[in-house]
Amino acid sequence: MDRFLSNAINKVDKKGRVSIPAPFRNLLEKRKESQLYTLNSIDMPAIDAGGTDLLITYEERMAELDPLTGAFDDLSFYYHGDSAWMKIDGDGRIVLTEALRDHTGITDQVAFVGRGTFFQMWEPQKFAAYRSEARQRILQMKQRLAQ
Amino acid sequence: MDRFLSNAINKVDKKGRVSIPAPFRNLLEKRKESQLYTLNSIDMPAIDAGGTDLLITYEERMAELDPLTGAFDDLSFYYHGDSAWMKIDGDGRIVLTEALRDHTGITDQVAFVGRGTFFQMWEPQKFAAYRSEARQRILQMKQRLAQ
DNA sequence: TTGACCCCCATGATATCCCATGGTATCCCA
DNA sequence: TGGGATACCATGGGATATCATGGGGGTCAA
Repeated sequence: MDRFLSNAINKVDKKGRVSIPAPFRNLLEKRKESQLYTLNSIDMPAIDAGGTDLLITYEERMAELDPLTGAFDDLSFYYHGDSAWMKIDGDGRIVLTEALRDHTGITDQVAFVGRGTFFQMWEPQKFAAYRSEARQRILQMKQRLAQ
Repeated sequence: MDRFLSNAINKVDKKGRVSIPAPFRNLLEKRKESQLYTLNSIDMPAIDAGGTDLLITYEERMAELDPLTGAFDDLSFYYHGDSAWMKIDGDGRIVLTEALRDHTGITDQVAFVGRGTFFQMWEPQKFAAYRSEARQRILQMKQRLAQ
């Protein structure tokens, strides 16, 4: 199944490297990606990451907008200007940047979270907190529907 | 009958493996599944499990929502991020993960419980307790309807 | 010359593959 | 219908592959 699925917590070593979980890495390799397209998530303290296809998806979404509008400009600014390529080394690791740490609060551990078409990198405690909030909201949603 | 039905308790061995009950396994094999899609059940200390079709069902449910809403995000976070693929070995076993043990309280035994389109994995005592509560509720429901 | 970055290799833990065993259910035939 | 043969199944364990992690050392640029 070609989706980013499941979550895992990996360590950051002294050199600032983390292993991308093997399932995610295999998916990227299958798509012949040797680089990661990363983006500061808009409404979460997390980094969105994926292959080139992810950027292309965003560009297609932009293409539906009128290039003369402010919305187009803002999206282009975001997708192209607030993002980065991260190189994946021979062992499937990436080196964390300062910008990435700032946005996420990541220090010595990274929680990798599958999101289907992309995956996210979180500071583990923030991830745990967000996850329990999300579960809570889903539970409420479910209870509303049951009435 | 292609439903997950009945329940069984199997042992966890020293390596952390459990056999999936043969009836469940046969059903999965018939659908050509060699992996299990597993999800932390939202309102029970149990793991929901099924084939790829289960994930697809969830994704279809998501697809009906507006991708820009929080509900969509929450569901994607849950279905893709709070779930995992579990590989089924040649003997029809899976290896329990730490996350699975945490959510369920499973240690050395697993109760497999058929739920129709999917099945669940429970810590046997919690399963027994929940089952008797459920029976109680059904009894009350029946009595109300009989009035 | 000193980091930042990159390529390569080492290691322990865990997952995966493969085969063995004993118990139980199923089948078959007299 | 009884009872032996057979198939299926849960469980165990050795061997091997994969994975996350650690670290050496080289290169290039400031």
